Amino acid sequence: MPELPEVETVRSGLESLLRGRIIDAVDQIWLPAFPADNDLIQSRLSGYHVSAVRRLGKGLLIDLDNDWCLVIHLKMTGQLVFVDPDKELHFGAGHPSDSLVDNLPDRSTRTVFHLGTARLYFNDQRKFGWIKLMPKNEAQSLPFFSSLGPDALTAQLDGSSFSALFKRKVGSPIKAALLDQTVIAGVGNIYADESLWAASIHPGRKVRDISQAEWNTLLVELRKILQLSIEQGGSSSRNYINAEGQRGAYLDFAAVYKRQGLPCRRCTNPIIKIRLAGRGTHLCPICQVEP
DNA sequence: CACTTGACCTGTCCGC
DNA sequence: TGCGGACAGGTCAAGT
Repeated sequence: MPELPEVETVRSGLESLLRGRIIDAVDQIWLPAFPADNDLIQSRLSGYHVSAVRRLGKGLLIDLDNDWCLVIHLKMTGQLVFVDPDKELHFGAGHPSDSLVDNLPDRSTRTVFHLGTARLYFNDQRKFGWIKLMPKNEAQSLPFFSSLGPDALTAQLDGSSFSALFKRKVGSPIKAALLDQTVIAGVGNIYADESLWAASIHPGRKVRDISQAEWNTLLVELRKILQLSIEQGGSSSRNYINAEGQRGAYLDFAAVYKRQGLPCRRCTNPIIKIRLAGRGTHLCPICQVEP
């Protein structure tokens, strides 16, 4: 799925598209996506305004102007796409978003929110994603949220507090530890590979063998990469699109992800792809020296 | 407890 | 063209 930059792009898009709008009704197309009693859903949502859209790690919270909020996790292939037929008229034919949102709902649509004539579609090809309706003050106590480490973009993190987060994981490969959301929140497969390349650290290096200088570099590079990706609207490897149905451009800047066989942007040797921590892992075997 | 592996699903791509 | 297997942005439960 969506990692931090993609979820943040969806969040900011939804914030401006939804804020102040009223949810009228919900269609549950595939019930397990939103497992709750339909009458309760309608009574807690219908007629209320969206007051804010928040991100916690890779999770999203849509706040209503009552005590309730929608908690959403997109997992691998989840999408939240807002379509407003009135606004669509402003786009000419051939607008880049047309082909991606014209045919909604489609077979991956799991839930549809009605906001006047507009619709918010929750699509999820692989059915891993979910939506919950919860009181705002309980959402952060969900096990997933309460165990999250600090957000990768939080201002409070510096080199030494960053390395301290990993003390618990000394025997893990650095990549596996970066992917652990209870250590640091928001990093997924793409940005783990990209940031380790940028810091010239082999993803299989054990946490205990990373020097403080390397932690410092890794933090700086990780944040630069996450910020750049947010500016580029995230990475669209396959399914990811933003709240307006548009793809992100970060992969044009990627150094290793999906670049196996292509020249390293530093040393020109070919990027390779291996399997590590159960995930496809991309690296430069020259720049990122094996443990 | 630390760490690894497989399962959850659908769709696509690659090799035979 | 068809078919089987591997793989895909994440997390969780169960295993060692």
